[in-house]
Amino acid sequence: MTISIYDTLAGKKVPLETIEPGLVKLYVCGITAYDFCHIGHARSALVFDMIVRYMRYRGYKVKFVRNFTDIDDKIIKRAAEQETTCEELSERFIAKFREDMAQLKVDDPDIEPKATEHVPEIIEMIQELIDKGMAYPADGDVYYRVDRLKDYGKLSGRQLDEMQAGARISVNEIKENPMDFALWKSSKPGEPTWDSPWGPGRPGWHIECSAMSRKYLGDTFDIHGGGKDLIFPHHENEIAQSEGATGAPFARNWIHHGFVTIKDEKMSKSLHNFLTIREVLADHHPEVLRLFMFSTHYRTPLDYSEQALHDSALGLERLYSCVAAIGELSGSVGGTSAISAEDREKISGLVKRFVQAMDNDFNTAHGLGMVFETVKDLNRIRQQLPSDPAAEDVEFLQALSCKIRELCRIMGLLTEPAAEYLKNRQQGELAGLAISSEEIEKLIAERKQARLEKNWGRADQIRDLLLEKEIELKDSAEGTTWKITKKG
RNA sequence: GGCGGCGUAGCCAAGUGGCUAAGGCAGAGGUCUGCAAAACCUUUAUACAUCGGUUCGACUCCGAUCGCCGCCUCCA
Repeated sequence: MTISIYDTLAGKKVPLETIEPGLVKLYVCGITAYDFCHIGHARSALVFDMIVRYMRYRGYKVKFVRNFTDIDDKIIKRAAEQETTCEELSERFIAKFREDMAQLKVDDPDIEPKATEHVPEIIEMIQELIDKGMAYPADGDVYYRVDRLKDYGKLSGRQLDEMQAGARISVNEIKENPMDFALWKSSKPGEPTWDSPWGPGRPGWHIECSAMSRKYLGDTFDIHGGGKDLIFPHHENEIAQSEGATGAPFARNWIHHGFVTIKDEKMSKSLHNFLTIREVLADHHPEVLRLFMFSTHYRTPLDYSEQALHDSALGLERLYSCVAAIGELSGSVGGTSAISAEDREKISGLVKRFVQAMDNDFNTAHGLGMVFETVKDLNRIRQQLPSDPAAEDVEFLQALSCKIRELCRIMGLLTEPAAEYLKNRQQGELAGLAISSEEIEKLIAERKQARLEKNWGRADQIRDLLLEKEIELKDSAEGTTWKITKKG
């Protein structure tokens, strides 16, 4: 069995075949740093975090590069608006991005190069393209000669003439062909600028990724990733630049993830329908957001709603509760063994089924289904355990519980001690309520006394009183516990 | 206009050319409980947008239709 991935270039699922056995070279387009990141950016980070973790879980070494674009039209514009420098602005938002990633517990890539730190490599590549006749200087700019690459458009499935028939192409008198795109832009006064053979200027939008991926991963590497909206023109142009300059194939496989939508529309600044990562994290545990993201396949659009996050929070609690309950079990040698061979076999198949699901283009939704199915079985078995469970049974359940944690960790789930998570969740929610845990405990003690006296009226009264304050009581043999009620 | 994707139960969401169409949330009944809650058990799609075609057999392949969305301009 091997991992199969949906490759945008091939237009179908292909087996992962790395250039060097056992090593995956991965380049992902990171953010343009000029504003806070929204949850669409979070999806990108989370998806590739999961993909890298899964490939490592499956035994691959992964060299993961994700860049920062820190020079660009939007950055220049925003810096001017805020009366600051491009450098200050981009550094500020790179720092914010790092904070967001830390909150989400996203692992750092191996290399995080910045465009402004690779201007010599960029200039060198542009010069190669000019030397090969693939690009031409014009008035201090340099443009890529799009019709010189025979298969331009192969990634996005477009033909040059079809695109030219479209209405929305920027008119620019100095270009030979309206589809030609800028590799180098001459700088206006006050803009960041670097010296170049074509005069002072700055890199165009796409060239930095070509130059940086080449530097860190070589002319040809395994996988290039990003959001679906980057397919055209960004990734198409990267291919044109890199293959035009090196003559070698660029990335072998392309992974593109879907968007986060709100009310089924793509989040975007112009529609004002985006939520920043920090806004969402203010109200939701990072693992809740992760479970939400991974309950849908990465290529499918994901519609954000508070209801969906709420459902995910319950799902996560279900996972943690199962792990916590199993952690509390203890068995004894010579105790009663009660787990059937059938159950043992079924549950033991979890890892195999999970891997099958994930090998199929990182189908986390399916993989999570396998985990939840096992949780259901584990809960049932635990409930049916005799009062003197055998040590071997308890060990079996605990071993499975460990497996669940191990698999969930690929998605960044169940990373906290279960009891702690459940307790923190409770206290976090309590902060928003009009009652303290001391008061609750006091009422529980009073109710316990009432129940001993079989004063059911008073006992129920206390329970209802707490319920009004959104506290739900649970009686069990070990005593009474409480939790916040699940409200909408 | 060009290119691409999607349409599965109340909601979210996997999946397969034929074997019981995963899982989560919500709902119903039950076990447990003084009564509850939690947990567990059972249950909830004669059916996978519509219409045709291929096939012994399609939700799964092909074509058309309708609806939704994305890219073609900055975008994760």
